[in-house]
Amino acid sequence: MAHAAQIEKSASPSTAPGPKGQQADKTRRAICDAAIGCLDEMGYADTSLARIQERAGLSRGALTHHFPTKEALIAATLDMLLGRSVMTGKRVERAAWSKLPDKDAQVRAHLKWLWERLVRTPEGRALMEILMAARTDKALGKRTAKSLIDWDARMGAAIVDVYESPDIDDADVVTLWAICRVFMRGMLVHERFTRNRAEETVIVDRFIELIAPHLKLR
Amino acid sequence: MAHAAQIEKSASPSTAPGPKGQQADKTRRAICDAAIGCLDEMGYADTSLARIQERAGLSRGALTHHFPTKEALIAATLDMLLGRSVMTGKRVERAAWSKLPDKDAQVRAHLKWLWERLVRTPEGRALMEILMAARTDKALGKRTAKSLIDWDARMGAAIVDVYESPDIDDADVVTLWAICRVFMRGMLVHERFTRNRAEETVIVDRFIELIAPHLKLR
DNA sequence: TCCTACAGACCGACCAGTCGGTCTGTCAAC
DNA sequence: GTTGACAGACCGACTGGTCGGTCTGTAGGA
Repeated sequence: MAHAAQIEKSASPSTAPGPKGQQADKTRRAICDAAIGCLDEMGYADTSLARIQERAGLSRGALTHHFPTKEALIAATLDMLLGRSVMTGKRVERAAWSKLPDKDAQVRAHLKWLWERLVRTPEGRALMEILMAARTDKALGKRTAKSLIDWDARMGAAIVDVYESPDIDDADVVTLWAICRVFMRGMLVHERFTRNRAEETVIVDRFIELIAPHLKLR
Repeated sequence: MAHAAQIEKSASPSTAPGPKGQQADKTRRAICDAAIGCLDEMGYADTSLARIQERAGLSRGALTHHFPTKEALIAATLDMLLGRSVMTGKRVERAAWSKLPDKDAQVRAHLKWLWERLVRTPEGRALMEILMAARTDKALGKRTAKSLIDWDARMGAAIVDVYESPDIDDADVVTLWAICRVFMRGMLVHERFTRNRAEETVIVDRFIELIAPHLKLR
């Protein structure tokens, strides 16, 4: 039966092996990177296929060849964004803040790192744009729902390896970490209410002071 | 001197007195209400003048008569949203949560009210859409900057009348209240990561537990 | 009291530009 | 010769903005 041969892949088209497929992957990454840049700099409303195409240095045909619709392109970009943030979040960067003298300082540094290296970045802002768009664009919302919920679950599972709760249990750690991400994402928007970065820093630092005592490194 | 006679009004056109002006105000409010509905339901990207016009039950010409550009319309809608949330926030609704037995419960009820009656509403979501749009739309950002910063200042001044700090000083209350708003706004987006409302409630309640001890009703 | 003059509310046709999507064409690799 | 990577012309739909026109309410002069 043909219909079962290809189980729906979340976003990116099938990738052939060999040099052809490698080139295709590279192009797809270039397209998604361009999309991230556009989303960050111009917002979802002004991120058109024409602009993505131009930024990626490709033709209109290349885009449609790799992604049949804009929705598919955005979904693939989202998957790329999620993939990156879980990867860097777990492995690569831990070294940066895990050399501090005491564990309390490490927790605070980790939270600061979450803000500065994961959320307040082009990737973080692009993710925010997609999340907002997915709220009202029903088709996009449906398409991305599974990726997002799965990512959230993976994030939850990963964070209990890093932290334990001095108050309650592991489930509370997952909740607290969700609170951190929610807050950081909210900060991206709060920028509009502040005069300068210093005012932002006060708020972020206060939040960290608030939540750090409830997180204990394993 | 003529140029000083009319101090720059932020968004809405001048309002003539008499029944003509009242009608105009009513129409403007209808337009902004329609804009809020569109922003909530379709997001900024899909909120076109045509859809606002249709929803308001007016003609295309009526919109352009009252607001020369889309930017002016959105700015006026923002001012209306800000005006509403500071008004209800301070006066009207306090009675609803100020009858509880002990003050701790009152604080928690107030925060829950902030979430359910101010942020997780069509108005709250519409505000979020405008804030996001203002991030990348430079012209809109510039136009709305003053309104937002002023509102933030008024909000800060208003909240120290309600709360005092058990830890530090009044400035800390302002920061903590900003954290609450930031978090709540972030929650609007976090919805996409959760399976159902119950998961959201766990996070919001935990946040309230986290911050309530640092807020003391006067 | 009537007439005239005018301002403002509102209408809808129209414009140039942009949108996402479709389609045909070219070319190199296998 | 078939296939996949890419190019670019093209389409209808829709965008925000402009503009001439209509209707109504108000004010001033006779």
